[in-house]
Amino acid sequence: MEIRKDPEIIERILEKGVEQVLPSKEALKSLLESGKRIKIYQGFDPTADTLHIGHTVGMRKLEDFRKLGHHVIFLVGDFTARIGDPSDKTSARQMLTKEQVEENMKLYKEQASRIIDIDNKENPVEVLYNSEWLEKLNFGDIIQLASKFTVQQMIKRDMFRKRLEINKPIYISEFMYPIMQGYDCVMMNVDVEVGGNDQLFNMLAGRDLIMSELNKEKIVLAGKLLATSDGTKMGKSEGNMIKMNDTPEEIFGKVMAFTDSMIISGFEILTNSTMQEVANYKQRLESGENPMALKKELAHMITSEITSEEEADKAQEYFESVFQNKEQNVEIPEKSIDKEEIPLNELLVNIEFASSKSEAKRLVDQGAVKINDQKATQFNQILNIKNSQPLMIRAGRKLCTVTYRS
RNA sequence: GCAGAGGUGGCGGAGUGGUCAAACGCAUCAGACUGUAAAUCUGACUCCUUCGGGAUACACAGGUUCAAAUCCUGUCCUCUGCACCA
Repeated sequence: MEIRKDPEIIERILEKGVEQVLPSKEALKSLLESGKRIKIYQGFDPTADTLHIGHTVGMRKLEDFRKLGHHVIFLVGDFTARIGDPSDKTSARQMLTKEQVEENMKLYKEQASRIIDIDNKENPVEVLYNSEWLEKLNFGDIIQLASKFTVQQMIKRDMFRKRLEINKPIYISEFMYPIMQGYDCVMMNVDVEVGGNDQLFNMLAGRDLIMSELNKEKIVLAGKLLATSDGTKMGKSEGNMIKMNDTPEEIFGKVMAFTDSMIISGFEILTNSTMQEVANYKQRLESGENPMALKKELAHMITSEITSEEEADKAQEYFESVFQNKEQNVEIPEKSIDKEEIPLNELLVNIEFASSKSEAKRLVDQGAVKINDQKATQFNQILNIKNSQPLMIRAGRKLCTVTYRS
C-alpha cells in the first residue's frame, strides 16, 4: 500500500474540527510525513439503534486517513456498549443486554459507509468488534490490567470529581470503562486514536496502557464537539439529535432549528468543507449576511452528505414551500394506518406525533394540531380515513398526510 | 461493623398526617412574535377517560390511621465520620 503525503489532507486532519492532539500536532504531522503506514481507529458503541451526526466527525477523520493509505479500523464497541460509558453522565447508566446491542449494531456499518468508503478496493477499512478480546479476559487478566491504573488517576477525571463533590455514587465498574478502551488499543496495536473531546479521558487511559504494555506512544486526536453558545452539547435530547436514519426532511429541518451560533462550527465539524470555505462562511456571516440563508446552505450540505444531493434538493424545496411559503401543493411525508375510522388523539399516537393519548389531547388543547390547515378543537373527534381524501395532519413542527392501508 | 444523615417527577430541590399528581428553578413540548434562530410573553409537562372523573405514584415490602411522600417495622441503596488496612 502506497502512502500518500498530500499536504492538503494532512492539514485537514490536523486542523479541521480538531480540539486537541496529544502529545502534539507536530508529533502526528511528522508521523504522517514519515511515509510509514500507521494504524488508526475510532470506537463506536452501539448503544442506540442508529449512528448520529456526532459520529460523522470522527468518521470524516478516518476517511482522510484512509485516503492517505493508512490502516483504518472501525471498531464496534459491542462489548463496551453493554457496560456503558460514564462520560458526561451524572448518574450511572443501565447496562444493555447482548440482544439489545446486537439489534443496534445492525445498521451501523451501512450508515458509516455513507461517510467512510469502508469497502474501498485499494484500501478498505477493517471492521472489528471488541467483544472478540474483551469477552475472553478472566478475572486475573482484569486485575492485571487494573493494576496499571490508580484511583487517583481515575478521580482526576472531571465528571468523577463532580460526582464526588455532590456525593453521588461512583461504581467500580465505571472505572473499568477507560481500562477496557485502553485494552482495545493494546490489542489492535494502534498508532492513533480518534474520538470526540468528551472521550479524551478514555483515550488517554489507552495512551498510558499502550505505553506500558507495548512501549509505544499512541497519538490521541480529539475532535470538537458541536456545542451551542452556552456550551451545552447539542442534541442531548432525542428530539434534536440528527440521526443517520432520519428522513432528509427531518435532517434539513433539524439543522434549520440550530441556534445561529452553531452555524460556523456546523460547517467546520459536520461537513466536508475545506478550512478555506469555512473561513468564507464566517466572513459572510460577519459581514451581515442573513444567518438563515447560511443555515440553509449548511442544512443542504449536511443533508446531501448523509443522504444524497437529490434528496437534499427535495428536502430544501419541501422546507421552503411548507414552512416558509406555507404552500401545500408539495409532496409531504405520508403515513398510512389500517383503521377506517379513528379518533384524533389515537391517530396522533398512531403516527407517533404524541407518545400517549393524554399528550395528544394536550397538543389539541393547546392549538398545536391542524387537520387540512384547520385548527382542531376536539381531541376525540372521529376521523374517517378510508372514505376521504388523504388528511394532512400537523402537530407543532411535525407534518404528514395520513392515508388508509387495508 | 458502629454512629449519624439521607433516598421525592428528566434533573436540581421544597414538602414532615388531610387543602399534594406534589411549591420553586432548569430542561422539554406547545401557542404568540419570528428566520422551524435568539430573546421575550403565555400555557402545558404520569396514564386512562363516555371529559363528570378515575387509576397509579414520593427507594422496596408490609403496618398504623377515616386519611400517609409525611408515622411505625423490615429490606435494599447512597453519603459523612469512626473502626478495619487483610
